[in-house]
Amino acid sequence: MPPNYSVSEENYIKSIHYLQQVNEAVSTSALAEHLNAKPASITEMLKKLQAKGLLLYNPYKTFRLSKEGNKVALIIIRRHRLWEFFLVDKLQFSWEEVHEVAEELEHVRSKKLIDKLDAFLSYPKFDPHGDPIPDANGKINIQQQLPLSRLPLNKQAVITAVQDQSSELLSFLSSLNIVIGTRLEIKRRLAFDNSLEIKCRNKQAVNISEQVAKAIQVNPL
Amino acid sequence: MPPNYSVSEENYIKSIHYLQQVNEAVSTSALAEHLNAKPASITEMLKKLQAKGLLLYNPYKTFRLSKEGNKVALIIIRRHRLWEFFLVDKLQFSWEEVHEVAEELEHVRSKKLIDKLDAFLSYPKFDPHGDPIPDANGKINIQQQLPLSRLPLNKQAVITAVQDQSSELLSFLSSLNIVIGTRLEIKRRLAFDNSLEIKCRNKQAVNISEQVAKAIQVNPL
DNA sequence: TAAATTTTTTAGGTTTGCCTAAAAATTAAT
DNA sequence: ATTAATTTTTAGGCAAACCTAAAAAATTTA
Ligand SMILES: [Mn+2]
Ligand SMILES: [Mn+2]
Ligand SMILES: [Mn+2]
Ligand SMILES: [Mn+2]
Repeated sequence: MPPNYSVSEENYIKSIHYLQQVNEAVSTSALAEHLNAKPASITEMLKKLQAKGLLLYNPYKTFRLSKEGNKVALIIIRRHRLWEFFLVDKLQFSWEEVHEVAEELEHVRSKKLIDKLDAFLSYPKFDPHGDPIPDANGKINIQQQLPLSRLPLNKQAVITAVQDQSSELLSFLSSLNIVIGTRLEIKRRLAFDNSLEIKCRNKQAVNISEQVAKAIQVNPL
Repeated sequence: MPPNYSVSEENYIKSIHYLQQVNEAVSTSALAEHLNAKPASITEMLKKLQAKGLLLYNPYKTFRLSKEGNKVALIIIRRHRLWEFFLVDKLQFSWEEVHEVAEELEHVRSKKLIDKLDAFLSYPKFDPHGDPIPDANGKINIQQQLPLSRLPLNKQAVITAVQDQSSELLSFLSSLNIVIGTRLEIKRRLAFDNSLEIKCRNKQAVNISEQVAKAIQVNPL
């Protein structure tokens, strides 16, 4: 029987996993920022996670999840994203509302529950933000994906994910009818601010900033 | 915005509510037993709940939920029973398995989540054990109900609930094909141990003990 | 390379929720 | 009505997670 971790431990593991993706080396202060806690609290938890074999930790230097820690992270991410899918697909929550509720639901620790939920939802591959859902073994099905900011001019692509999950950005994109699955291409790139003019099939071209373009992941066709 | 209560506080409130149903006056030791905690811990929490206006408490005597405390209890019970219904009806959990998982899910505090779940499930009136589900205002639709042990001889009745939710009892009843909705009558009552001989439509009569009969709630026709 | 700055850890508190053991109040038995 | 037994509360601790302030280490700047 795999050990169970506290809600706090799970949130730390998930945040460390997230920061590792973005930027290999994780620092105490970055994690403190991300978890809205003070660095002193982080250090304490790092020692606890290391003692439990979830973390490889060099005091005063950096740290990263161990193999076991990574496995745990993927289980939590699986729970989070399956619940998000459920909330949108079955309960008619909107895109922007689900994150907060899923943040709580993800801590209900029952493998049977999650595997049955997965089956009930017909084994979805992506959550409502386009992020991939790990399978029951923690495996993620990767697909070619890059930020819209790096898509070549006039190349067709499909939106697969929106990285930043702030309500503001999601609402903005919704208002432009830009959702997961939308097909688009870049018509022009303004050199001086790297903003993009993008065009969806039959729709008018719209302008988006470099920051927004970086947060949108696409799959070139 | 209604205040939020901790998981521990919610479990105390729910247990006090439960013990009040069974036996008006609640004692520290009974609650300690029910919550698997020591009496000293109970006293501490009683003071906290009283300070928050959820409990009417006379030290060294008894206590009961205040009006507000009762309202909170019904919200938690609503969450618990809706999740149980969801687990059985949508995720194909069996009767006996749901309680433990619902015990965790009931603490996800989002009114919107529960009200949308209720709608998704088409506003069920009873949970899988036959217990009534309070509506969004905490109202319970009552129906005439009494323990099978008090049903008169040869009077037809429908099973509406099973009080005790231990896995053992539920499995036992399942094996006898006794479920919520089963119609039955009592053919004989053995005076020396109060065991009952019960008969379901077209089926062979079976014997059940007084304890089991007390745990089964029925609605006389 | 030495000093200044920033980052991280350690030391010492707080709150919540639990515990054991002792004291106080209530209830039951002579 | 005392005394005995039981129940409840109080007192004093402990672990988990958080905090602030001070010390230590690492990094940057001069
Ligand atoms: Mn969370
Ligand atoms: Mn998501
Ligand atoms: Mn519970
Ligand atoms: Mn139930």
